[in-house]
Amino acid sequence: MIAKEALTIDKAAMALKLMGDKTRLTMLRILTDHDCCVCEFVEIFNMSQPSISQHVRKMKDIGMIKEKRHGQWIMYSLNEDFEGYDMVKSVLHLLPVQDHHLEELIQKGKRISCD
Amino acid sequence: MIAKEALTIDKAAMALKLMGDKTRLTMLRILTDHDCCVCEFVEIFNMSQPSISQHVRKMKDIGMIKEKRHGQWIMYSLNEDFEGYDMVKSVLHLLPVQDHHLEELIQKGKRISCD
DNA sequence: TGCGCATATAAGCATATGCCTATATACTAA
DNA sequence: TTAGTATATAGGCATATGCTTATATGCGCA
Repeated sequence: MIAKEALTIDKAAMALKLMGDKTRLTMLRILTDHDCCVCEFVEIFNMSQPSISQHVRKMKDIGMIKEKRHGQWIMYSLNEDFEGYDMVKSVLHLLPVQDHHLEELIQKGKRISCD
Repeated sequence: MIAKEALTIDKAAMALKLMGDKTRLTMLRILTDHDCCVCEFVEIFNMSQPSISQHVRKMKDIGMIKEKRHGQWIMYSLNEDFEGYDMVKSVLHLLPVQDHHLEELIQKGKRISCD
C-alpha cells in the first residue's frame, strides 16, 4: 500500500487560483452533480459565450475538468484523474448545492441532455 | 443539533482566491503548525517586508488569520473562528508539511519565540 | 527623550485577469 | 453544399494583483 503523493504547493495554488473566481467556483459546484455544456453555462450565468469558454478552457488546461463531445455539444465534467481532485472535491462538498440553476434551465427548456 | 450553515460561494471564492497564491498558500501551510511573525516570513520567502505585510494583511482583512502582539513582534496564526476555517484546514491538510522552512530559520538563529 | 527594530502604509509599475465584440471552426441537418 | 447552432480563438480594454522603494508608525530600552 503506497501512500498517495501529497499535492505540491505549486499545483495546489494553481488549482485554488482557478477556484477563487465566483463564476468558475459555481461552475465547479454545478459540475459536482451534473455535466454541463458551454451553452448551458451561458444561460445560467447570463454572460457572453466567449467569457464562459475562457473560464472552461482555463479549468480544462490544468486538467481540472474534462470534455466529451456529443454531436454538436461538448459536455464538461469534473476530471477524477486530476491530481488535485481530492482537494477540489473536499472544497466543493462544503458549498451549497446549485441545483436551482439546473431547474431554471429545465424550466426554460434549455437543459441539454445527452443520453 | 443544528447543521452548520454552508459557506456561501462568494465567501468561499474570496478565501480560495487568497489561497491561490503560492506565497500565501505556503504561509498558511506553515501557520497550520507554527505561529509566525512578518519578519520570519521575510526570511523564509526572501521577499521585501512590505510584500509580506501586504500578503498578511489580505488574509487578516477577511479574517482568515489573526494577530497577537508580543512586545515588538506581531505573531500571526490561523483563525479558527473564520467562517471558512473548515475549508482552509481541509485544503492545508492535503499539502506537504513545510517544517524545513522553520528549521532553516532556527539554523540561521532567526526564529522568534514568544512564550 | 531618542535610537533601533518590527510592522504598516503610500505610491508607482509591470503583468495578469476577466470581460467584451468580432471572427473562425466544428458539427448537424436539410 | 448551405444554413443554423455550438464552441473556440483573437484582440482590445479596464481593473486587479504582486512586487518594489520610500516613508510613517509602534514598541522596547538605554
